[in-house]
This record gives sequence, C-alpha cells and structure tokens, in this order.
Amino acid sequence: MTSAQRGEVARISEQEPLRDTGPADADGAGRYTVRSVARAMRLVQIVADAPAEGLTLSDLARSLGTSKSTTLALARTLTAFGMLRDGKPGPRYTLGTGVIRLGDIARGQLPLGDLSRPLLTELSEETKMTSRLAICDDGFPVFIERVDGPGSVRFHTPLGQREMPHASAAGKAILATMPERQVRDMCAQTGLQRRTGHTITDVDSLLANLELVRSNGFAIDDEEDADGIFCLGAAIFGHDGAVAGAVSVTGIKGDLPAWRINELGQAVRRAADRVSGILGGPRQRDTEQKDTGRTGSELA
Amino acid sequence: MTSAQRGEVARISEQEPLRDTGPADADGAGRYTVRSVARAMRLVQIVADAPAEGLTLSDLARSLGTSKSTTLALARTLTAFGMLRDGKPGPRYTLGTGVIRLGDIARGQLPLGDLSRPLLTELSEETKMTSRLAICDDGFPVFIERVDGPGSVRFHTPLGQREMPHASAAGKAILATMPERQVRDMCAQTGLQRRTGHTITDVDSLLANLELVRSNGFAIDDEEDADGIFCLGAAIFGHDGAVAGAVSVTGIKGDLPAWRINELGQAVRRAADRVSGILGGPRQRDTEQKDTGRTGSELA
DNA sequence: ACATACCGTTCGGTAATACCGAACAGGTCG
DNA sequence: CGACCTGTTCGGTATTACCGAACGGTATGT
Repeated sequence: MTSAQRGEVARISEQEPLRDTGPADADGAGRYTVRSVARAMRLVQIVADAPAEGLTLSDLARSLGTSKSTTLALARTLTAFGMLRDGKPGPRYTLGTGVIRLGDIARGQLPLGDLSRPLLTELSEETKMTSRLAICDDGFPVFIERVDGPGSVRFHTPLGQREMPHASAAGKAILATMPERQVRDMCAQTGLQRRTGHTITDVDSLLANLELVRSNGFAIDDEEDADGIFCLGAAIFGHDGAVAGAVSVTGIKGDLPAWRINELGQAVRRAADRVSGILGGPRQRDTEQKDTGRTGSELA
Repeated sequence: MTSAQRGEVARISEQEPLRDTGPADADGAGRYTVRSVARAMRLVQIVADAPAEGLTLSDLARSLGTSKSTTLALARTLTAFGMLRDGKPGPRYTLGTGVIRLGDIARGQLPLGDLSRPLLTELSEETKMTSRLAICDDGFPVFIERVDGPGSVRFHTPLGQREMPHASAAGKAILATMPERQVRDMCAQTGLQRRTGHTITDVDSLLANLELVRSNGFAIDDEEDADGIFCLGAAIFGHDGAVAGAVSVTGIKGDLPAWRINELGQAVRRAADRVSGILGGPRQRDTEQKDTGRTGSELA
C-alpha cells in the first residue's frame, strides 16, 4: 500500500466533536490562553491534516494567516522540539518524530494500552475484523489501540480521536452505561449530528436503542457513522465500577452475514469482560441504571 | 502488568542524543524562536517524562521555573488542543489524547509504517524476540514501529526517540552504509558517549566494527547500549538507493546462545531486504563505499 | 476544633517580546 | 533575462505574555 493509495481509502469519522473549552475566541481557545502557543498548536494540526508530502513555510503562513516571519519562528521552535521536521533540501514541513515519541509515551501511561494488545489480537483472529480499544474521555470514546484483521486495511481507523458517541458502537456501548439524564446532557453537547442515512438523530430513538444495547450486552453501529461500515462494541469497567472505555470491532457491511451478528457481539462482549477483569472491574454492569453521579472520565 | 510495575522494567536508551538546533539558549532552542512556545513544549516534555499519575499545576510551575499563573495559561492552552489533559476532579495533568492522534498520523504519513507491520510480526515469531523498525532521521535511527515477541515485555523499547548511532544495532547498520567521512562527522557530533562497559567509544574501533557489519550483512549490539540487552540490526534502502532505516530485533543476552547469532542475523537481514524490496530499493548495498554525498535523511 | 499548608484561580500593571512588513538572497519557471 | 517562487534577515511598535499578590477550597497535621 503506497502513500498515494492511502489517500483514497475510506476515512472513518473525519471530523471529531468539538472539545468543550468554553467560548472559543479567534484563535480557537478559551480564556487564559497564550496566543503564540495556540498558533503553534494550530500549526501542528495543519501539518497533521496535510498530505504526507508536507507543506512549505509559505503554505503554513497562508493556512495560519500569519506573516512568514512569524510562521518561521513558530515552525523553528516546534522543529527544535521534534514536533515538526523540515526536509532540509526539499523544504517541506512534516510531522516530526517527537510526536511519535509522545504518542507512544501517552499510550504507555494509559494502563489499558499494553495489556489489551494480546486480547485485541485474539479478537481480531476470532472475528476476522479490525478490533480496537477505546478509553472514555469525558464520555467520548477515544481509540488508543488497534489491531487490524486479516483482510484488514480497506479503511483507515485513526487513533487518539474523539468519536461521535451517538454514531459509533463504542460510543453507544458507553452511553448505555449512563443514566438517562447524563445521556441527554451529552446529546445536548454534541447535537446528534447526522453522519449517514442511518444515523440516529433524535434523543428518544437513541434512548430506545441504548435499552437494546443493555439487553444484548453489546452495541451495534449499522452504517450509522460511515456508509458501508459496520461495528460492534461493548463497554469495559474499571475497578471502581465506572465505565473505563469500550472494545469494538469494525468491518465492511457486505462481508457480514446477519446470522453472525449475535455470535460476533458475544465475542466482543467476552473480550470486553476480560479487559474489565484485568482492571479489577465488574464483568458487566447491572442492567438497572443507578445514578451514581460518576461519569468514569477518570480512566481506570 | 500494572502501571506501578511498568515503572520498574528496564528502560533502554533513557536519554537521546541532542538535536542539533544551533547554540541552545536558556530555553533550549536556537535563534528565531518563540519563548512561550518553547516553554509550552518543555511543559509537554515534563509531563511525558513524569510518572503516569500525572503532575499538579504547582509541580509543573516548579519544574518549568515559571509562576503558577503563567504555567496555568500554558497548560490551559495545551489542554484546549488535547496535548494535555487535566483530571478535573483530581487535578493532575497527564498527556492528552491529542498526542496519540498526532503520533498515529505521523506514523501513517511515513510510508514505512503500515506496510512493515506484518513483516515485523513474522520476524518476531521467527526469532521470538521484539522486532522494531527504524527510520533514518539525519543519520540517527528513530524507531517508529514495534512488535513485541512472545516472552516480550521485560524491557521497554520507546518509539519516536533517537537512538545512539554508535551503540545500537540499527545505528551501526545505518552507519555501515555511509562513507568513512560521514561516519567521522556523526561521531564528532555525538561524541561516542559511553553507555555500558561494552560501548565502543573510539572512532577507529567503530570503523573496524562497521567493516564487520558490511561483511556479515547485519550489525550486532552486544550489551553496548544497555547491560544484558542484545540486538541485531540490518539496514533498509529506499528507491533512490539511499539508506532509509533499519530493522532490528532485541532480546535478553542470557536467552541467546552464541550459535544462533548468525541464523538470527540472517533472518533480520532477510526481513530488511523484503522491506527494501517493497520500497523499490536495492536488497543490499554493494560493499564498496561510494561517496554519493546523499545521507538518506529523506525517508524513502 | 483550629491552624497550616497546599491546591487552583483571578486580576492588573509593566516590561519584555512576539508580531509584522519590508528588503534580501537563492532557486526555478517561463 | 525577468517574473515569481522559495526561505531568510532585520528593526520598530504595540501587543501580550509574564509575574506577584491576593482569594477561596480542600486536605493536612497539630
């Protein structure tokens, strides 16, 4: 798979839900914020969202809306810390190796990452699908680990990005553990954005769907986030009983006969339970929803 | 493996060689640099190097040497972009999910990452060791992919970090492809820092060792970077014939009988050749060193 | 129970500095 | 050669990042 081909594969969840950082001002951050740092971070984002060939300094200046001299100073500083990298002869900025290092450390600091790898590998082999593990970040699922299935890489599943709670299997698995009040709050926050023709866009339908998730023990995303993509997810719980994240598998809808859904769902459920077990948490939350007030945003 | 246990495992290559960003001033960056951005990046580094439990705002202010109010502004800005994360109830800063996303994107933009995964998996199974893939970053090896072996995780091999060229198998495999002049330049840059009792610390011994690497087809790191750790590495080449990186396997010295070294080295060599083949490069550089002037810092 | 120490947060004033624009040097294209 | 791109350098100005001091809460310990 060449770099050119990668650009053509289906991307899942292109845009992520906004972070709630208060009223965003011109530079995209709330009060008590330093402008140059915000600009620097936007610069990194711009490079990250750009094609792999990279961007020239002038490109960056245009995208950022600052003068070239300012942009140069920012880029130089970021380069010094390995966040960016400028191909010295062909001067185009790309992401630096420092972000790989940081990402690796971040995943290592999350207790779930390392120990879930072998479980995900087993799940991928059992289901022949791409399996991922998400942590719960303020109620949003954020995938931090991925093991591709055998026929795998026909779609690209990014890591570290917030997924839509109402339109992903992991998200609904997490929502299903929350009391109704909290679910409504989350929905008010995100707005139940439509992603495909199958996306659930009203709260009552969602709540009914979550009831189904609880009785099944796993959540289904039937082309609700991206056309042709089918996911199954189940929540995992930390030692304090709060939801810590979710396990999910992803595949092409056409590859998946309907009669296998329940079997695969149970496999995901079992994998999630094993992760919960390692964390010292309960295998599955009691169906009856008690309002504990805890959201489980503390990861494990 | 709990988070507490992880802190006790052996760390390889704790400190990385300095980046050459000109004369470093007080804030650790060269001329034409934005102070607040440099501080922000140092803040991220501090959090990354801290234990997984995270640091309080006051901790950060102390480590950074700035007032709490300044540190708060920096941390807020970084948090808004997902680089940091503050556990709202128990206020401790940790790395945010944004760095995981960036790291994933960065690895995806490197052409080597995705396609080498299955090859590394095979190599791990064949050798029963942890295998990694490094790109060549200005002559320094930087690992961007890792597949743990079966008995695996007794040591921690970080990703995205520059390794010592003279004290790692990947580094020596890369150096062995360079003309003598360039090797001497690299050595002058880094200083052949001593890491263990076995580290090669003078240039002539290193050059002799590299000659051996060329005739063997693979490089050996026999406890030269860390006590008890043994590595084998082989270089890979891009379509332009320049060295693009290296493949290496890592294991515990005691687990490795001497008579297997050549067999394992050949396995690493074969894996590296296969990667080179995918990149469209030559399988192995001709032994005779031609001074092409190209360093191969452009990745593939 | 008080008192101490720490936490994070807020707010103004001041001096530092991040920002811009213009001018420069080195390419590559037509 | 000239037009246009690139990245780079430099100095002046006003923006803004910085600090210190003071506040409210929570956990510590006497």
